[in-house]
Amino acid sequence: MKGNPTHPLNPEKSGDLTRSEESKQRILLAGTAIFAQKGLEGSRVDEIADEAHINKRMIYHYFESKENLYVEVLRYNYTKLYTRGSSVIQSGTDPEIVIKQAIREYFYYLAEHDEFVRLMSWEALNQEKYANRVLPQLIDPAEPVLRQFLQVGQQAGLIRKNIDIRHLLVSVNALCLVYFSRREMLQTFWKEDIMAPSMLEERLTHIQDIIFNGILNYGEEEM
Amino acid sequence: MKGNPTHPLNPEKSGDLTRSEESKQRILLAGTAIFAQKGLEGSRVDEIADEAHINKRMIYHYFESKENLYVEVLRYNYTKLYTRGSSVIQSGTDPEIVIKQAIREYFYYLAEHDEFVRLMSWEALNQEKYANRVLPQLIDPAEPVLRQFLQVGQQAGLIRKNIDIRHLLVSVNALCLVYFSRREMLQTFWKEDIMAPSMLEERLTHIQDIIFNGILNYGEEEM
DNA sequence: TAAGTAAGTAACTAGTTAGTTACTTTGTTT
DNA sequence: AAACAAAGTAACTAACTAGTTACTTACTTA
Repeated sequence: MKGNPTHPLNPEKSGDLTRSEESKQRILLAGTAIFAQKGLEGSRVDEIADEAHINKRMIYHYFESKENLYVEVLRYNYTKLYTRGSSVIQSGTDPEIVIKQAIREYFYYLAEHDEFVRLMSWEALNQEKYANRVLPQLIDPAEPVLRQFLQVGQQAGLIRKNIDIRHLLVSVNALCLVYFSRREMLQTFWKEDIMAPSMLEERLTHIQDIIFNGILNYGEEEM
Repeated sequence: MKGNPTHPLNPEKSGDLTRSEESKQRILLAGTAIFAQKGLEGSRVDEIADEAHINKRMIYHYFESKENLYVEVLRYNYTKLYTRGSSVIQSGTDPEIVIKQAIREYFYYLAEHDEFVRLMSWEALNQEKYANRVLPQLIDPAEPVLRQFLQVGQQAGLIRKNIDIRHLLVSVNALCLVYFSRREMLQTFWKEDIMAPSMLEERLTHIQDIIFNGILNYGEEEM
């Protein structure tokens, strides 16, 4: 439990952040790393303090409790994804291109954010106990936009009429997520490196192949 | 920490099991329930002892350590699935029917075995640390059988030639698993009960629709 | 520059838990 | 039925950890 002994206000590194905001930020990043690795129960507050180069007392000062820090770590990370997500949907041109692009963005977001994949997995096992405190606020405004977008895609004939859009969303999520959330399992049985760029591109192609040839009306038969 | 005070050897209830085998069995079942719910770290040995109606000391007598009990709980539960799985594959008639049946069996196995879904999820977060001690023994003999079966399906023209069978397996697994492993999340946003029989059948139909219309050569266009 | 406040620190406490010890009870074999 | 082994028990301990207390240092503003 060392804490950062000097800690001068460093305008170069901290930008516009005040010292306290910079400390909070460091705690959130450390919390993300540790909680993603070990979950709420498995993580030690002392460890997070060390990782953040801050005294444990300050975690209680800024976040009140371990549990509350965990919720704020979830909020921080979900917000990052949803902010990015909305910008993709809003760039509304051709639905087909937007759908393909959205799947690609989501897939590579997961590929590059192991902590996010793991935080979601911990929350699934927590029965979404903590995520439910932050997710509705984020999803409720986004949901009608997404739903309407997909309905337009359906009415334009791109998505088959008999497909339930909710299942489609679950399936896209599943096809992307499981590749990462179970990657140690896959890696046990695959020779190639699961995370190699060429393998990622192969997986994405497979997903788009399933979704577009299985669900969407995608021009002529082409096999 | 009561333990079972009377515990007469009860041949009616225990069948062929000796008393010690029956105790081991009770510990494994209790371990399955508690570890599935709370994971390795979150579970308390005292709690497992209570659930098994046995003294904690006996857990150490039969299983040596909490960690080792966890591994044996994994072995017990994976073995149950794999035993069932092999019998489906071996009933080798029409590949199309067998594939459909295998997906249905797996899907409903997961639907009925929440503890199994959760044990797998904990292991994913453990980077398969403990599952890797038992899985290869189970999968290694089954793998060539499955692979050859799928290759026959591919050569018979049922599965498109340009589909990587490994990705196909990951995808089927993903489409089934995520519906259950994230069900609290889905339930937050869906009105209907995710686990209602009609909803399960709907999900399975959707999965088979994706797989058969997207991946397999499934007769004529039918939409 | 003095006073007040925000940020940071070290040492402690109260509660918890995996694993052990020293023991008793139950069942089996000769 | 006596001797022995298997199964079961209660109470303990050593290690750990979330959260607190009483304090010092750094920064800001009048």
